[in-house]
Amino acid sequence: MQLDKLVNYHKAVGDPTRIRIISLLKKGPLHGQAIAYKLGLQPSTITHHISKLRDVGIIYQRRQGNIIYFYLDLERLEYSSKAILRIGDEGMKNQDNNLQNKDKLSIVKNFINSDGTLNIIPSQRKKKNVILAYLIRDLQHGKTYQEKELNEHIKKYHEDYATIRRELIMQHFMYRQNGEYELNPKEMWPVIF
Amino acid sequence: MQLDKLVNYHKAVGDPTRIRIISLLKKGPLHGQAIAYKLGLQPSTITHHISKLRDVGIIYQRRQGNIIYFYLDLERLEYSSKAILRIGDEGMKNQDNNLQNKDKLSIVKNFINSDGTLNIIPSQRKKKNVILAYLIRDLQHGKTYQEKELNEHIKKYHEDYATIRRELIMQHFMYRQNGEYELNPKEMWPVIF
DNA sequence: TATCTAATTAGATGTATATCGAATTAGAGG
DNA sequence: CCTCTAATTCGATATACATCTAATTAGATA
Repeated sequence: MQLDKLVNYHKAVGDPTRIRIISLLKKGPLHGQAIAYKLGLQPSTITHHISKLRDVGIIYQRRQGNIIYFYLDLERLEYSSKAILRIGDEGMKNQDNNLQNKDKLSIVKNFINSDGTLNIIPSQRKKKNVILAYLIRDLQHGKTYQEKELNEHIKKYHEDYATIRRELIMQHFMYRQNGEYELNPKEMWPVIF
Repeated sequence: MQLDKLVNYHKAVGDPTRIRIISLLKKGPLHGQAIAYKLGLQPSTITHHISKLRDVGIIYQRRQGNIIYFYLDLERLEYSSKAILRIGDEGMKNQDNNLQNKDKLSIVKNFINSDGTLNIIPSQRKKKNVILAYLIRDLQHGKTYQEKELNEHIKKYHEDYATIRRELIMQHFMYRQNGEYELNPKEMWPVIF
């Protein structure tokens, strides 16, 4: 299930009138006029709400003679309500703004010379972040680095270690405490390499 | 009332930005600036969304030095998301507009004379409906009544049978077809006696 | 076909809210 | 006490939407 479906379901249920309709229909099917009366609203308003609930699949209808009865689909309701708990488990991989791996690799190829050093620091934010992630790819999580130590590491790639060190902090790849540097958890990074 | 809690939870989750925040936080805590960056939004916007999610209890926060980390409360999320499935099972009894039995009885006592006739037709809608439900309490579902027959039935309670007969239709207790009258299913009634 | 009623659509209106930029607050650390 | 930055608040704006009334459609039945 993707983002829009999740949003639409929760938007649909996130209205007092529609929750009252759900509550009524849980006791059994009803037709539009009956719902309108019970809630003190106009039939057209009920149509409006019913169509929202039907759009997200938790209500279906069946005609009996001149009257259309509306039914609550409890299975669909259960499925939809629990979908938010499964978010991120599977699929939904492209909805954060991480880049595809091949895009990252081509950025690295463009900015890293054949001898492994950094040509220029990218000015575009996205590309800059990919390069920063690349530069620190073999630093260790949980380990603290002295400023000198970190400078030496960066200098292997580029002479302007001060700019790069500052960028690593500003882009939340690293955290500075008492002059010591440490990697932030990857969850904080704008890009993971 | 329970209704508002349900509405607020679904309203809170029913927004693409907030679902993306939930998705991010499911992988681990993040601070405001990181979220803002990842979603391409301003920090003030994140504050806005975080506070909505916190209001419904699915996010909490912990300060670490200068930075506040936001955590997703998965237990609360699970509890809240499933609440809609329990609607009507217990509690939430006052949210449809049915009255308590004792209230109905006291209304009947006020308007029905000691000889069993109706004193005056209530003008308040709720009371009027209770009385109407009382008057037809021994008519049979599925049976059709001729107009004369229905008039006679009503006259046992009150002389102004025309007004009451008209009200029975207007309030959806009964249905008229070709001059014949029939009870509507109880699900249509505004009040059941 | 003509008629009846439930349901829907269309248009209008008022309220809610997502977002931003600017100003302010809160707390950590010198 | 002073400074710095993350977080929040405030005011403005633009969009979304719940509800109504009036008009129209859909379907059953005579």
